[in-house]
Amino acid sequence: MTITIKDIARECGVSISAVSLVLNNRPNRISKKTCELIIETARTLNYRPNQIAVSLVTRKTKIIGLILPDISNVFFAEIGRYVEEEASQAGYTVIYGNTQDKIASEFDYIQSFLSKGLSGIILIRSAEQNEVIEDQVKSAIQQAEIPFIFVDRSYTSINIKNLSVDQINGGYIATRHLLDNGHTKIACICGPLHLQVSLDRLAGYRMAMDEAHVSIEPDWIIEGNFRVESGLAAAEKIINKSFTAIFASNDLMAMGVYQACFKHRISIPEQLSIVGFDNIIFSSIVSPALTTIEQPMKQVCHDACTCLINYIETGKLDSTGIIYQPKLIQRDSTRKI
Amino acid sequence: MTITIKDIARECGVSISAVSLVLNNRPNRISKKTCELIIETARTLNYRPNQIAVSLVTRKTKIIGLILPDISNVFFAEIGRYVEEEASQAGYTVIYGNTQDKIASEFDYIQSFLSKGLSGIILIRSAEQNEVIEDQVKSAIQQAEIPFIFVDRSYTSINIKNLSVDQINGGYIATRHLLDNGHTKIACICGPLHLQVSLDRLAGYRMAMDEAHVSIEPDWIIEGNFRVESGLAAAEKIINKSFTAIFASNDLMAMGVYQACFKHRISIPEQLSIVGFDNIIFSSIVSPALTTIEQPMKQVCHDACTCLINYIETGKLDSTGIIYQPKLIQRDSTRKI
DNA sequence: AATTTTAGGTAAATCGTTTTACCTAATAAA
DNA sequence: TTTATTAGGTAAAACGATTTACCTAAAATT
Repeated sequence: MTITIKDIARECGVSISAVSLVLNNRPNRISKKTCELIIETARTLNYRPNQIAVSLVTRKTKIIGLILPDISNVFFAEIGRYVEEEASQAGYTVIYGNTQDKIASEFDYIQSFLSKGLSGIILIRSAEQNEVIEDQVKSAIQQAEIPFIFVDRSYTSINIKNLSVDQINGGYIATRHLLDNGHTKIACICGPLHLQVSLDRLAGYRMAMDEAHVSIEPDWIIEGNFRVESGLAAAEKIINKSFTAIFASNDLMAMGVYQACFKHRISIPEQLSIVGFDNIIFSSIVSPALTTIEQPMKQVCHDACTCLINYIETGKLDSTGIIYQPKLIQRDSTRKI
Repeated sequence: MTITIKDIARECGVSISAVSLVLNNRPNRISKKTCELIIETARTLNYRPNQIAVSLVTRKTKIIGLILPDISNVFFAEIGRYVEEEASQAGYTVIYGNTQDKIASEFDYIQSFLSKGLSGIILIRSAEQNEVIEDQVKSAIQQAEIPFIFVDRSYTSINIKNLSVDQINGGYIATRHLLDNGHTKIACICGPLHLQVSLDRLAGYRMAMDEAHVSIEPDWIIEGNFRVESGLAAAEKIINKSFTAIFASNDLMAMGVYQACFKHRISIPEQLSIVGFDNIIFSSIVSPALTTIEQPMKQVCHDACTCLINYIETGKLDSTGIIYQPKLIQRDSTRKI
């Protein structure tokens, strides 16, 4: 028997309006005595407003949707935690959807979240490519009456706030670090090449190589899928091609490279230098600790949340995008040649 | 301008009851023509029912709450994914709360989820101890009108369905594996000792040691907190006490032990054998790959979800608890002595 | 012809709140 | 005394659905 505003009204012998007014402490016209009576009985009856009813009339749910590819991937899990931390401080709850990188699932989640009346959505788009559904997603987003914010990956051509890290520069810094250490024969294991992130990191790699006047052979670049196995598979392909260094587009794939090295008894960094990307917690735990590029995800998530919530509450979007700079975390997987 | 059932009714020249009836395909009395008309206009107008309104009247939200200590911890992140996968297949959404192991936060989430009208809650209790709040949590759970299910850790004394893994046996298997390999000087790095899980794993350790007639000195047992740093700190304390093996109560702490070993140039498994617990993805990635105990979490989560959803939909709870058996995953961090 | 059945449908209550426009009695001002 | 103000409060509409009890005209039955 959940108790409602009516029960309190009856108990106190006042109208439900009075109860509502008091409990929402409006600058109201209710006498102090009545106020106290209402508040007191609400407490003793352990009254909790039914948020569904509240939402129906106020048209606000204070729930934020977080749509991402896979919560069990540490990189996204960290994002999840940061978002939730920030959101709950502002009194918001987070509801989330794992798309498993399926764009159809992304679309479903958007629809479902929309009909659940969420206050706003943070979206990390899925990696899958499909023009048709992508258009549906885009138009759903544009017709939606709630704010969206893109994090990490975005839809080009949609003019929605996008918080992203300068991936090109990340790829550049990583490669540059290897070049500075005397490496020239550097392979690059990329993420899925239809994702802007992957293209950007690759572009950074190319930029650094060009700048150093090192020409890149086509088979120096291998496409992976950001998972450990793909790093392993990619490494297997190039392991006896006399590369002295590998730039892996994320730490997970770098771990795959580690596995290949362990298997083939190649020592890191003596025989092969490796740079990763993301600085997930395990980068510092593996041995040798992985040199990697850190994205300021805590900052990104913080800004994404405050910006989204601000947008929700004031209707104003402060800017249309922020670019963050990544930085090199130098550890023990790279060395001078 | 979101469109409502009214818009469709007006458009079709019928009553809203007719629209509702048709759209929920009740065994109804509406003519085929009208049916088609309604369905067609609903489609072209791109109608999506307002779930808040639906929930208010049906008193169902089809949202499941998942309360856990920390989503950025891989072990829980995997649980999150499994739960979400299973739930979304049944048409449920998952909303989650990170307690950061604070029981007050756990209480807040329960209250908040209750007032949001969630259909059911899966709870992994926080590690923090506080009798007062714990009692509040317990009574909130018992008074709640929605089903709860405990996973992994539970509140003793509450008679609610609890799906858990036989942790004692896990500790036993792990220790037994070391004993079988000829180790006797085996340290045990535990989780927080007010958690039943930790006590159980420790009990398993003791059981195996007793059975082998190895007596345990007090300083062989060190309390950690399930995080990497605590594993490192614990290992530092015992690293030159001539132990030949360590049983770490989870993989994260085992990783901490790895770090200590790397630092002190102790080779695994030549000088020290290590067994972890959980079999998180990184256990197979580190070098040497970690021998560990696997908990059938996918199964547990699957059962937790189906059981919870079944409970929600039928009001029946099939049993009051299931105990799952863990198993040893033998890798390269242990060897015969 | 009178009655019953049925097909096809609607009106209205309800869910638990918020919020606005109004009400009344007492006091203050004229 | 009459009017205006104010303190303290309430009634009722609204939010967007679901659902039950009823309605009506046509067809079927007696």
